[in-house]
Amino acid sequence: MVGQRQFDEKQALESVRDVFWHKGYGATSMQDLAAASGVLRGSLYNAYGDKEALFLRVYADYADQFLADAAAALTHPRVDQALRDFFDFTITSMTTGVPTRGCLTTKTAIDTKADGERIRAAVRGLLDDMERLLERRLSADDARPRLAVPPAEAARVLITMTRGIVVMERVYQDAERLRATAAALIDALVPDMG
Amino acid sequence: MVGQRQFDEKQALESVRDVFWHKGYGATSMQDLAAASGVLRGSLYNAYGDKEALFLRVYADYADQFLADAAAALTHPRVDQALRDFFDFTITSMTTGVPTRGCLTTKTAIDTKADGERIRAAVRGLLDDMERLLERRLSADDARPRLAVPPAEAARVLITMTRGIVVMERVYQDAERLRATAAALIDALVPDMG
DNA sequence: TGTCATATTTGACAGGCTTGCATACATTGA
DNA sequence: TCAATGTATGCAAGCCTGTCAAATATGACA
Repeated sequence: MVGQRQFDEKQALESVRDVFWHKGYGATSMQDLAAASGVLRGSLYNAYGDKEALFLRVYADYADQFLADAAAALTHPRVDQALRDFFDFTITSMTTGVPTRGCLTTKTAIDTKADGERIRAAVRGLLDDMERLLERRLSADDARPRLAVPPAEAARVLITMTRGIVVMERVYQDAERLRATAAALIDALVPDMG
Repeated sequence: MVGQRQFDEKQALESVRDVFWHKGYGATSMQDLAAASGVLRGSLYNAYGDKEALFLRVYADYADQFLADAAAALTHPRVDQALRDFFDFTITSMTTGVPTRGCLTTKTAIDTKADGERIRAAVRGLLDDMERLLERRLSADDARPRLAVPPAEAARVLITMTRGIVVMERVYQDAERLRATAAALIDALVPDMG
């Protein structure tokens, strides 16, 4: 290969991802990304095309990582504890950083400037995967009989709740409050059998 | 009063509100607002100050209306039906318009460019009011004994869920799906006693 | 009816940021 | 040595905000 990339691509893409994560897709300019990654604007255009393509590139990695971490969080044998671990993971993820970074997926879903069909599809894809993951966990023999509603519906309630928690984090900046709200939902979805 | 406003203020502010609602605070420019309202940019600056002040002006009206409509939706004597009506109202509100407009409060909460303290406080104020409204309804004698969790916690779960539903509307554009998810949550929060 | 003070409207301006491209330069494997 | 690629830099065209001076409209008052 003639003319090799001069910058550390892994490090650069992580910087890019973090800027998108903090500022949101629409509010991020190529200048912001160039400044944060140390790569000149022209080089970013050359290497990745445009802002949307660059976003899709880093979002794919982000989605893989998020899904893997979520799956790991759901492995506890008691389903109520697995769900608590799951919410703990999502809350910790969104409250990381100063200021807290929130959720890249939710910011992108709400962002009217992130209206490209490929971006919409990427966000939908991750949420679909998350929902399937939850439904599988809730369909396990230890879980299904304890649920107040069927696994598929419970999975949708839970995935919707994670999105709501993201919004509440933005407004109240209070991780403990988020955990308490998640715990209340779990109490209702997985009632004590007496 | 000498030198009166030439434009129809009520109509202009409604246009402004609708543009903020559809595009979101950060993605809306004063030019957008001028074009939609028919009022020249200079006149908007003269009459309201800047974009943030203009937003706060229209958001106050929006919040009053939203709260009143939500209260009206919660009046059914059966609490489970009252909650269904409540979700129906929020879902209808966010799926109005072409393309659907979503939720102004949630868009503003997530928007990193809407980071002024006064905007943050306005959003928090509406969500606080909504939570109090729900908690009061859930504390009524007909409701409290039927709840799977205490009224205050149930109110937080519900208000958080409405925020999540807003996000899911953006992603899936499917009002029926939203209603089904809300119904599943209500089933879990207000279990049948039979 | 005519004049005047005041507010609003209008159009233009400066200064900054944005995107995407184009051109010259540097580097490197073949 | 050369061809291909990445890097550096600059440019054009456009949008953004906030302000300002001049023109206009209006109610109050004589």
